[in-house]
Amino acid sequence: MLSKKTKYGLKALTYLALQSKREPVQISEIAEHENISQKFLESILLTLRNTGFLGSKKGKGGGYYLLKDPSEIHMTTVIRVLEGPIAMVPCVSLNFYEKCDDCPDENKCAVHKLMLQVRDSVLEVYRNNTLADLISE
Amino acid sequence: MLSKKTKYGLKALTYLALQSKREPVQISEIAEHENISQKFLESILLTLRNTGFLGSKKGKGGGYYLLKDPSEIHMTTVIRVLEGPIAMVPCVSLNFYEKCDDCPDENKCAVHKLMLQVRDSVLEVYRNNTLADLISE
DNA sequence: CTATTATCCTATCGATTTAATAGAGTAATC
DNA sequence: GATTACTCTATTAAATCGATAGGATAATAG
Repeated sequence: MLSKKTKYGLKALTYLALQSKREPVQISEIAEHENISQKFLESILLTLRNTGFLGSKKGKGGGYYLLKDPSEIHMTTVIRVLEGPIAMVPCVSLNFYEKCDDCPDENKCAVHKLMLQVRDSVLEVYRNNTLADLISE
Repeated sequence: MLSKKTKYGLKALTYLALQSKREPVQISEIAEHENISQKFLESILLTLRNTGFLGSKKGKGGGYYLLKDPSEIHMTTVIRVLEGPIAMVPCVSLNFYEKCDDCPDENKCAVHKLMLQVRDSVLEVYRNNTLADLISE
């Protein structure tokens, strides 16, 4: 299940990407337009800022804005930041690998074999999608 | 993240599929061999029985056994029974569809667009794998 | 018929995670 | 210097997960 954090984060990113001008947009505007709890969205935008996707400006006329072009924002990185590992089990994770303590031999493990394929196919989808792809007609 | 329920269930199924004879195997034997909490495994095998994957026999010499040939057991059905919906958001689920209450138009939703692709690619993996595929060398 | 074996079923529990909220602090603009 | 709006920490309620306990039920062995 996709967390609301990721869902809301993606929606906020697309909202910012759809702005005609690259000017700061207030949290409240995004929250209202996308039907998101403002306080919850605050924390999400903060992590998107701390991970280099967004810039921010304080005070009147402040808000958040994209730091890169939507075509430069890949779903692999967005998902990893918001949702965590893409793999469904740590033993097939590229960036968060961890051995199963119960499994004596990964190469003979059916779960491993299946989840490797799932990881690869999901990864390909994320690699083929940037923020620009998601907002295009 | 894949739940332990699904992980254990898959391991139990492969253990049963690898038996030379189609005779009942005790829970304790599976639990021990696959390093699974026996009580937890009990409940998992029970749902696999109630959903038509396994048969069971009580009393001495009792246990669980596969009801179908491993090549007839598709990952789509196994995963749906153990893990639930394959889609990461209800609005792209084939079997558990549900409209997002916050999203005014699915066709304009970036999350929807992305998760549709994810669902399709994962579904293809599951469709291409039976229990027989997972235990083959 | 009775003891043993092993599945069946319900109920509960602790830990973790998730989504949301509260409130005070900081920096920029007017 | 007042207002605006982001920054940060802490807390909370609810849900889910993994595991455990204990007794009921059914089949076999003798």
